[in-house]
Amino acid sequence: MWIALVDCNNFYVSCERLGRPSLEGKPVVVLSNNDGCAIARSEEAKALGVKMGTPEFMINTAVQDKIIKCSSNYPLYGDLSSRVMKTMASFVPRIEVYSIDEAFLDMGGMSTASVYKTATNIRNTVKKNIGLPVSVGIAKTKTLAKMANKFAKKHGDGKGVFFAADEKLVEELLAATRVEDIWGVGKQYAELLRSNGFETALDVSNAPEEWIRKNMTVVGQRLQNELRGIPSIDWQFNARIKKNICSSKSFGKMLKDKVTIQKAVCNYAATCALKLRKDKSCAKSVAVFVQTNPFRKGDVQYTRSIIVHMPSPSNDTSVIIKHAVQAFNLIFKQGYNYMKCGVEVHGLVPEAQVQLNLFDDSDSPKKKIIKSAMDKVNKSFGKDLVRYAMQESDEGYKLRAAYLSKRFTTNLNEIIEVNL
DNA sequence: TCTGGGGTCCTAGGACCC
DNA sequence: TCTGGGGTCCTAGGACCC
Repeated sequence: MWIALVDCNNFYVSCERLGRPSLEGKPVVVLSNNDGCAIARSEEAKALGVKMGTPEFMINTAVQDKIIKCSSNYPLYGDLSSRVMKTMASFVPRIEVYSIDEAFLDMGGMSTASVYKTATNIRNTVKKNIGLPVSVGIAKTKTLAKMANKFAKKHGDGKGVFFAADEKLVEELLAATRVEDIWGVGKQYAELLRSNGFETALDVSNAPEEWIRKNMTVVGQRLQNELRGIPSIDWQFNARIKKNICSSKSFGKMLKDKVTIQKAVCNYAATCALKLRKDKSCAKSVAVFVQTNPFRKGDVQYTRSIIVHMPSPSNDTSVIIKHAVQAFNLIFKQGYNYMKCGVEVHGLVPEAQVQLNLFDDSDSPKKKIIKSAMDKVNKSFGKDLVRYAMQESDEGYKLRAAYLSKRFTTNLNEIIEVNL
């Protein structure tokens, strides 16, 4: 059974180019929230030495003004992503959407010849119908398919497809992949592997099993199996059932003031509650964290988080806010330069199966009506027009987005104009 | 001046139970 | 010098992913 991993090339940059064809062939980077770091780069920007995750202000001054910067525009990327996924799904029996820009495709029992043909077909169709370039890697396991995908981009056949169709090709693939480029090997494991003499994926595949188990836990064991062609990572065809939901952001600037930070906590709590309702689930507990800026070496650092349990699972904005504020008050300390805070909700259970506490009225019919009315109004205005008293506006810690493109596929007011 | 946000999975160790 | 054993659940923290 073959697995294909299809991945959009420099996805966010490609999306920006779709709306602004003049960016084609130019060095482009897309910045994270707050215009903080480069999170997507065009090939030209990579060639200029812009690394993934580089803060905007640290991009080499020699190339600063050559580079075109875009703030991230998630409504646009989300919409294009779902179009790509839909297109790919029409070619295969089953698809697992792995992230906004990539998916694993179950190629089922296709013959070797038709696997290759289908892959090429998918690539051409996505390009033609949506306008985005994709690459395809095909192999027997997810880890090898990921690897094949990277290989396709680097040493591709010019068609952006690599098919590890036999043992010889798999070995070639493994030997060409450095340990740090294996899916599932991060900085720590890469260092560990290198310092023990393992340089390539082929070395890891051939490593003694006991050593892998002892030093890399069951995670390593699975990884080694995957490299050996034994599928060890399960498919997740249905949308994953979430276990946690989180809302957090860096402030646009350092904050000291408790009231301002508390407002942010309330807003993130409200966002979590909204996400819970969208997900049709309720949370058992609410966690809040605050942190200073570890990059400011001169500052005294403080990070803390705390979890409070709720009497019964809830997705009610007022209830989540109440507990978040409670938690916040337990950990907030005056006198630090805060950079970030966030709210997480844990222990998610389906809304339908929530056992109500006898004395809890958070889901009374009245409150339900209020909740859904608030969601409707806020959705139709595209922002939080209706809020609980404690939330207030986000003045004081607003995000920066200086280079924002238009939401030309999802908002009629921002549709592309063509001058004839 | 300015360093993302949202997730998952795993392990170790403590609390608690019978 | 000796201090039950086995199980579950929870939390904190680490590592990794896009």
